[in-house]
Amino acid sequence: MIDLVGLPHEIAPRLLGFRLRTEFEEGATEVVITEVEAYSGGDDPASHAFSGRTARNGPMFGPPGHLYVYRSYGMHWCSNIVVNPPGQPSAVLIRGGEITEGIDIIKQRRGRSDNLVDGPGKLSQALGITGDHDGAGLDSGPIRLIAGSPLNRPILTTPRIGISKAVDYPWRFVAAAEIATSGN
DNA sequence: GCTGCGATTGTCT
DNA sequence: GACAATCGCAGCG
Repeated sequence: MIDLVGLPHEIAPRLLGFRLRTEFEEGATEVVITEVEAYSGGDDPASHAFSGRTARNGPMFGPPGHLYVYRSYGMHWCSNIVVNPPGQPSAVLIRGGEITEGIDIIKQRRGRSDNLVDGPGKLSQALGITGDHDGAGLDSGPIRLIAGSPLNRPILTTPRIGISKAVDYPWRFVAAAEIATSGN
């Protein structure tokens, strides 16, 4: 099994190259993860877990290897992988990937044929992940995290996107080739 | 290709 | 009652 115990900003870059796969009614869809962000707990003002446990962020306090799915801007689902030991809230937001399977299903879910998985809301929609899957385990079941061969690319480290606190933490990690081609 | 803005609703103060 | 870990489209060059 994948070791998801450790500091989130150390684990996050190691998830680049891993595969996130879902198997629902329509069929299997899978991406290789190429863009992530780390979110910690009490030491990270940008984290949902910063002010303690609430109804929404519960999964962040649970065991690693599970999903934390939250609704963003009232209309998008965003998917995180919970890391760290239980009780130390941390998660890694999956921001982007490259499609390796099920592209026709993804196009149908997205209702378009370009910019399919280049953002956290888009990626969740592409894989069919919604609030129904909040807290789901990634070892077995319809959603799985699979260790992949390391990407043979440089990893860029940048500040996180779309937040208003702790904007200087360099906790966004991108596999280099993706940053130039914002398409997919 | 890039920039700017409005949509839309659950969650927390 | 304010705000949010975003997205898609219009408008411009």
